[in-house]
Amino acid sequence: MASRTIENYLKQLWLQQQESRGKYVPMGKLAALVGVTAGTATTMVKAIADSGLAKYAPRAGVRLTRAGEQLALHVLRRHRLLELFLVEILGIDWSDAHGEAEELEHVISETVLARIDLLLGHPSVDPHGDPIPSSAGTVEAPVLCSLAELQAGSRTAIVRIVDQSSEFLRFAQTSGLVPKAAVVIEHNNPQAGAISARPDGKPPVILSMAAAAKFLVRPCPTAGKQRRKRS
Amino acid sequence: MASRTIENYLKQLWLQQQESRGKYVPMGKLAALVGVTAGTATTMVKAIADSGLAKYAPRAGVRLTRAGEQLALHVLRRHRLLELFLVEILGIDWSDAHGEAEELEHVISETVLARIDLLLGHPSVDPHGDPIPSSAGTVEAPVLCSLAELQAGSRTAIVRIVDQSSEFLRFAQTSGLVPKAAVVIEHNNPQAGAISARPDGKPPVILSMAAAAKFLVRPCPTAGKQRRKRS
DNA sequence: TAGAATATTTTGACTATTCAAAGTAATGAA
DNA sequence: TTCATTACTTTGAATAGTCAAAATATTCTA
Ligand SMILES: [Mn+2]
Ligand SMILES: [Mn+2]
Ligand SMILES: [Mn+2]
Ligand SMILES: [Mn+2]
Repeated sequence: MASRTIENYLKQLWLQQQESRGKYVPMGKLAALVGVTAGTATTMVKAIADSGLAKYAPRAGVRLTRAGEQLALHVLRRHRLLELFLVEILGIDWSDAHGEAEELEHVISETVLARIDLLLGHPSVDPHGDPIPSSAGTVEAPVLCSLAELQAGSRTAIVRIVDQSSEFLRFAQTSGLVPKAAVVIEHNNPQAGAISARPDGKPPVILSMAAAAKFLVRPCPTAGKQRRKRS
Repeated sequence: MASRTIENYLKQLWLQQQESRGKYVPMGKLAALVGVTAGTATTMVKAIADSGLAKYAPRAGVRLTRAGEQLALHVLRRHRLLELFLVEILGIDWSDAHGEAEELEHVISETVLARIDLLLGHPSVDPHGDPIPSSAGTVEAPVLCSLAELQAGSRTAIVRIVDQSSEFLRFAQTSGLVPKAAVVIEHNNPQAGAISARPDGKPPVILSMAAAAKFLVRPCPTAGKQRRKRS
């Protein structure tokens, strides 16, 4: 099928399209995500477009076709199931799982994947709280708010971590701000530009708004202004 | 380090050298094992030799250097640990494990491998009874005799299966002739060119001498000529 | 020992992926 | 609107692996 190189391009494209709500992804952005020069990205994207997996608009960007999306979601499913497997079954560190899965996602067979899925009990989210696409190639993307949006005194639970760099994940872990952790917001004064959040059984953690925004939570008691993405 | 292509060449070379007791491996043989044309093998072997992993003698063959052997053994360790892991932990079919491991062996990290090794309890043999090289790069190669060499009435246990094609392994499995299985030789008349072996709790199996020779056993009551390995 | 058969090596060509550098278009500040 | 900056595309070259076919060397056979 698709080479591992192309699988990586497709996956990054899909992720980026989520961020930018389906907009054409500019070459420079894609190149940076995949880790190649812009010229290389242009060349590859043209090849990918020729095989019908994406639409390429010169000087505007790329966008996945339905077929490209499907393929990307299968790669993403492998990636996220593997991450969970590495953490849950093998005891690999949370912050290392991503890098390991980045390689494994291209060589695992359907058979092995099915076994992993079974062993994990058909999980719906990975260790970072990211949803695992179904084997049919669908994902649900629940709209969540972040820790930054909660008022002092509110109580909620971490659902998902947006920044998945090793360093940030290590910080999140030692702070106790991991998916499923219950948290109480102790202070949140917009003027201060920082909040204090206390995970159950842990000391409170001080977070800048920027850092707080990286933790998505549920429920999101700031009912009123439920932000919704355009659909 | 070495590319997956080169890892495959090295591993096949090592395995073949075991067969041929350290002799130079001819190009044609290596090419067939790796699955490329002879010309390709020649080209690759010259590159491998240039990097000091093998000695290449034109028109005679190739042989691994110490460095090449070490690398090969690390690949083999990954391969065999993965096979056992796939069978024991993921419940992958015995006869499929090899093919899966063939890919995974090139992308698994030291960290993940260590975790697998631990989870399996530092095993010494893979599902086919093949010894797993140590992380230091050593293997013991016990000298075993085969089912074909036992006299009628002897009782022994299968240790290792030499033919690892999917078809043969499936046959071995359904017959009950798997590593650790206890077996009684019911008939072995050299003139007949075939034997009858009965695994514990299973019906007897008829095997040609060629097929019987693919099952290595221990103990090997044909005492007399117990060859021992140098230590 | 002279072919014939076989094994190996060489050569030329091709694919996939990449980069550096040069060329081109789009953007935006003055 | 005019240039400078920035983003993107093209071009030319490189690397790793591979094959097919031609050229050689070896080994067998008669
Ligand atoms: Mn990847
Ligand atoms: Mn993840
Ligand atoms: Mn392999
Ligand atoms: Mn094996």
